[in-house]
Amino acid sequence: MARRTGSDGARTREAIRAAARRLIARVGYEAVSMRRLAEEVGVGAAALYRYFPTKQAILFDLLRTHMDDLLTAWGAARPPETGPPPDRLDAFARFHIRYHLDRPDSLFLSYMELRSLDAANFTVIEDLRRSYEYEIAEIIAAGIANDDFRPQDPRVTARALIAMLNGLPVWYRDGGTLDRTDVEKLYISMVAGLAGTAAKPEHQETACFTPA
Amino acid sequence: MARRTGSDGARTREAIRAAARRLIARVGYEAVSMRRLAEEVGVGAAALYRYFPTKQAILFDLLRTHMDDLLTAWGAARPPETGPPPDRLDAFARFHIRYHLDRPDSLFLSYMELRSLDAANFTVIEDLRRSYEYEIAEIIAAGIANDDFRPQDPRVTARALIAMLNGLPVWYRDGGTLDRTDVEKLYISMVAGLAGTAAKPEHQETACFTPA
DNA sequence: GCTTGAATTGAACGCTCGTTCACTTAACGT
DNA sequence: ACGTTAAGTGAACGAGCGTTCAATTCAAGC
Repeated sequence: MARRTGSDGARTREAIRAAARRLIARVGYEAVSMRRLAEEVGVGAAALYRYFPTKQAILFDLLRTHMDDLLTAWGAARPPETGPPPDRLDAFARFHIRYHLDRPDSLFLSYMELRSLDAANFTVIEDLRRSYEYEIAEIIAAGIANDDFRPQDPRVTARALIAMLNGLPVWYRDGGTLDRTDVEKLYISMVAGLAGTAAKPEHQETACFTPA
Repeated sequence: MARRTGSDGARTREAIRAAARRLIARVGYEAVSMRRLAEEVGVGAAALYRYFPTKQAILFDLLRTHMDDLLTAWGAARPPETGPPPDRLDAFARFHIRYHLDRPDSLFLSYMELRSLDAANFTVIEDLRRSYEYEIAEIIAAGIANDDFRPQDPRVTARALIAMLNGLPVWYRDGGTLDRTDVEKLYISMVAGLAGTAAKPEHQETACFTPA
């Protein structure tokens, strides 16, 4: 059977993506066979090759698409660079948390399956990742220059911050004792503390007498 | 050839462990074949089965040994529970950083290959991991009760803290611009900020005039 | 109603996988 | 000197792998 109503190529392609994302996130790229993936889609294994030339191409498509979408979404949500760095950092953290709580499998793949990419594909994804990391490092640097944040290495802080935030979707599940609003609040305050925002405006300059 | 001087069973067993740790950390459990592993050890594939009954048993041995050693080492390095929570947290962070900078492959395995364990083995490792996490959560809880840390969920904070610290050995390499002392300092101050220690003793009570 | 061509299939290819087993080697205790 | 036994080998097993391909099905265009 072919081209039956409501099941065109584009739809099948997206079904493959979704099944691959789910399966690979659960058991890993190497542990998912093309036959198993095809079964999940409801199709013969050979059919997959109409949409992706190799198994590797499926993984690369997932990672590449995820990083592209992430960067595009941040480009749209990003506050102006002229704003106060603490606010910019806050906006970033909220964006990152919300975006990835909606896409835990993609986040998982992006970090666990990098090593399953061949050299050329790896370079592409790593560059995209670096450009995302740079966005945060720039905010941190601006905050340090502005005396909003504790002096520190912006790139190291950016990495630490991302690592911390990425840990959230690993354990968070909807329907637990904490909902998304709760965990967002908790992580936002940890982000601020990690960067060193806390001490300045209220506690140090307005709650204390400044002797000069 | 067998039992030639300087190559007894225990030594081979340790060589298998070391090779497996290195290979699996680099390319993943599923991607390492018994033949490839044996080649790395300098032995035929069949010889591996004198030391481990299955491939899965090798992975489990690595993860189990790592967690056992980690918990034992922390048990020996842990400061008394009667000390000030910020100092206890500091001691924990330094311990965690140093321990894992010496064992990046084991840390990597512990987080990336959990999903390659079968159900029974997974439970064992997860329990060990939880008991480690509990150690930090307890320090955080003590610090909150003592007004040393910002009020927060100790278990969530413990997870965020571990996630942040575990990100370090992923990128750190000896011989870069920052040495171990540098990164330890950076991460220690981020840990303190993350927990909410910063504001209290020096900056708020001694560097400011206290109006009463 | 016939042709076209996208969508899909089942069988097959060569290869590698984890694991087993009968067999060999050589250092040790006696 | 000899039997014991730990240590290791090479060939083999059945299964599954990623991938290819000739054949088939069926909606759409003329």
